[in-house]
This record gives sequence, structure tokens and C-alpha cells, in this order.
Amino acid sequence: MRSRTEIQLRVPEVCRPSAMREGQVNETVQEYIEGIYRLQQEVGRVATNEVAQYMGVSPASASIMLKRLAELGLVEHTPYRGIILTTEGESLAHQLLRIHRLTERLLTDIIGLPWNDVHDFACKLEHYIAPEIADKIAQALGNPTTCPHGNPIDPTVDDGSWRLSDAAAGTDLLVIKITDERRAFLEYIEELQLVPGAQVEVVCRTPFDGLIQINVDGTQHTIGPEVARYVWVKEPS
Amino acid sequence: MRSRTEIQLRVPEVCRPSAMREGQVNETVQEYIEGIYRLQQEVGRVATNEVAQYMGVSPASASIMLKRLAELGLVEHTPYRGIILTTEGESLAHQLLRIHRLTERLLTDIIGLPWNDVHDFACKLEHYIAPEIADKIAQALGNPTTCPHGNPIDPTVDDGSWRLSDAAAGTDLLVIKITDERRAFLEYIEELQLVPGAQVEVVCRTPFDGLIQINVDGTQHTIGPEVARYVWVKEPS
DNA sequence: GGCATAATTTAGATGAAGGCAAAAATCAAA
DNA sequence: TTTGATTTTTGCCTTCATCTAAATTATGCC
Repeated sequence: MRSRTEIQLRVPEVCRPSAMREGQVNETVQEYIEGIYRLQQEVGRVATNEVAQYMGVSPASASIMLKRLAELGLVEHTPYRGIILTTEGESLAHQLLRIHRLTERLLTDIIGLPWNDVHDFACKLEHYIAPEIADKIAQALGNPTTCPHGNPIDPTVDDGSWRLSDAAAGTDLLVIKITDERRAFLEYIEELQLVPGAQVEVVCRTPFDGLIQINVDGTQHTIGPEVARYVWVKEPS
Repeated sequence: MRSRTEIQLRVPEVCRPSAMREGQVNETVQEYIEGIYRLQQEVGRVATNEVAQYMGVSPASASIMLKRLAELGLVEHTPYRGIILTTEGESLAHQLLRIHRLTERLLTDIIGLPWNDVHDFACKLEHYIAPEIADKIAQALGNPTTCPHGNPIDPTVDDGSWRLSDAAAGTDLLVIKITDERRAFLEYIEELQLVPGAQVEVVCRTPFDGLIQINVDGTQHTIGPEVARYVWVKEPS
């Protein structure tokens, strides 16, 4: 047993607690940017209130954070007029989404976790996976093009799909992706067999409430608009 | 484009910033437990000052944290007498080490990162990998027995090795593991080809300064005691 | 054009983490 | 029993992310 005064620091700096709490673009900032990106996809220019609601914080908190994001150059913030991601902010969002989706693929394809589980884990891991590691992961996985839920790994790619809620009755379609990745939602989707790659026939639509009758694998289901909204389809090729 | 008031929270709770900052046994606590475990391996019962020095904080901060760890039941803290891990604390340390080492294996074997890079990444990721995922990783990797630096995945296993600094002159030995995982150290080790699995002959030792002359792959090197201390060897079987 | 209402921002405060320096307490060794 | 080293306590600081309440600005309607 060695003399008690000689213990040296054999733990790398990066593993020390103080170093773990990173710099400017921390976890919270990254989560906001991801949320804003998704909102922007849905509604275009984003209002402060929408960010607040989406992130589950008060409008005041969202306002403060938006100011900070603007200072970081990630969003363009016109006071009282909401925000829009800058090129830099969008590029960060793309980077994060790519890392997130690659991580999901790693978790399903290599680690063997179920597809409805991986989103939550990827949410935590993504903040600690550098882009260079993501490249390595992509390589190791044979450069997959989509995440387990069907979203393109490269977020700039347009897969040409549209929402099932917008599909016309009487068409035969292919499920491309599911964009509500909460566990309960995915479990429901799985029950319906409405997973990416499945064939779905839009039988008919109700004139009210926007219900859609579909046929998947010979089974009839009726789904509501809030489900159909997050299932994306296109013509089978 | 949908009405602006209907945006719902499609982001799982767990991905929201507030949920990311966890409960009692947070990142910092985990890092302390790991550090204390390593110290305990080196020197037995650990003094407050040693924890402070090892973790790079003031003795005051270490003292406060040790009190907290004691309240969590992870260490037994006799005031003014230092600490010792409880069964629970040791078990947590083992769990963390297992996850850390499996993560390192994943990073080298599947992702293809170099062995001197993986420690730092694993340090960050380990806090977000649940034991059940670690089990899946182990399975996916074919239940490896050691990390890329040669440490047993199961920290309770005794591999029967000893420090090269304690080896007698004139013996032929097998390098088992390297226990200083800082990048610069591993790069030096690699330069010497003194990696786990290598054959090393202890040619002679100097009477002063504890230098050791070794022969690896037909090349002679002289290494100091601080290097030899973190290279572990045993008789080839 | 003016006003009520809605949305947004500011101001001020909170609470949890993690840290430090200096003073006080304790231990150990001469 | 005194002295020096170690440890703990005390009191305070900083950062982060959040809140409520008040002030400000925009908007839509008559």
C-alpha cells in the first residue's frame, strides 16, 4: 500500500463533475432548439407562447430562453413577433436530429432494444455523442437512411410522404414514418400494425370528426385525426 | 398548416429539460463514488483530503459531499476518520464500472473508436445507460470479459495480475491491463507496444529510482515506476 | 381611431447544485 | 500538554432554469 500523500489524479479532466457541466450550448439549449425545429416544421414561424407550451414552461421562461438563443445566434428573435431558426440554429437542429436517429438505430439494430423504447434513451444520449462519433456509428451500421420510426437520418432529405390524415379515400398506401415517438403512441401503432413499411388502404373517411377507416393486413380499423396526423404515407412504388 | 392553438406536447416527458436533471444519485454523486472506489483500491480507507485531491475540489467541498454520500447510505463516514464504501456504495461502484467498461467495448468493437479515446466518452455516457441496457450491450457483444484496456467487465473478478513495478527481474510476463486510462498515458503505452496481451520480459531493475528495463517484441525500453505502476502483468499460461 | 384583449417581455424572487475561504473543532504525535 | 495537521462547520457566492406579477406592446373589432 502506497504512501498516502502521493495519490495523483488519474481521472481525466473531462470525467470530473465540474467539466461535465458544459459551456454555452448545453443540454437545455439543445432541447429547446430541437423543440423549436419540430414546431417550425408544423407551423412555420414560432410564437413564444407555442415554445412555452411545447416545452412545458411558462411564457416568461420561454421568452428569456429565446433571448438567450438569439444571443447565441441560433434563432432570430424579433421581440413580440416570435422567432425563426437561423441557418446556424437549423444546422444545429439537423445535427442533433441526425445523432438522435443514428443512436436510435444503434439501440434497435445492435443493442436489440424495442423500437418504442429507443426514443427516450436517445434523447438522453444524444447530448453526449459528438458528430464524429455519429459518423462512426453511421459507418458501423452500414449508413442506414432512416431511424426505426422511419424518419430520414439526414434531416434535409425530403422523403416525399404526406400525412395519413391528408390521404384520399380509396387509395392504397405505404406507411413511411411515425412522427409521434412517445411510447404509448408507438404501442398503439404497433397494435394496429401501422408500422413503417406496412401497406394501408384508406377505405373511407367520415364527414365529421375526421375519422378514417383503414385496412391493414386484412384487418379493418378506425383511427382518429390525431393518430392519422402523425402517420406519414406515400404511394407504393 | 394547422391552427396555432392546437400544438400539443409530442415530446416525451423524459426529454424535457427539467426531467433531465435527475434525482438524488446524480452524475456528480456517481463520479464521486467511482473516484472513491478507485482510491479505496489503492489505499484502503480513504481520507477526506484524498477525495478532495482526487476529485479536484477543496477539502471543504469534499467533506460536504461525503456527508451527503453517507446520508444516501453509499459510504460509512466516521467524522475525522475518513470513509469507506458501504455494501450499497460498492455495489453502485461495481455497477458503474461494469457499464463504463461495456460502453468502452461497444465504442471500440462496434463503433470503431481507438482504445485511447473511449474512456473519456464512456465517462459521459455511463451515467445515462441503465443496467438493463448494459445487459443488452453485453449480450450484443458476446459477453466480453474485459474492457479494451484489459480490466474485467465484472469488477468483482480477480484476474490474478500484479503491477509491473512489483515484478522481479528476469521473468517473462504477459500484459493484462492498463489502469491509467488517460489518453496521453495510453498513447505512450501504445508506443512501447506494452498493450494488453503483449509479452514483456523484465530485463533488469535499477537500484535507485526504480527504473525497469524491459524487452517488448525484441525492443528494449526503460520505463519509470509511475508507468510500471499502472501496467499489470501475470505469468503467461 | 380608440380600446379591450391577447401576447410578450421585464423585474424580482426562488430553490437546487456545487463550490470556496476562513474559522472552529478535532485528532495525533512529540 | 502543546502544537501542527486534518477535518468540519459556517457563511457566502455563482450559475442555471424556473416562477409570479407587473409592465409593455400588438391586434382586432367596433
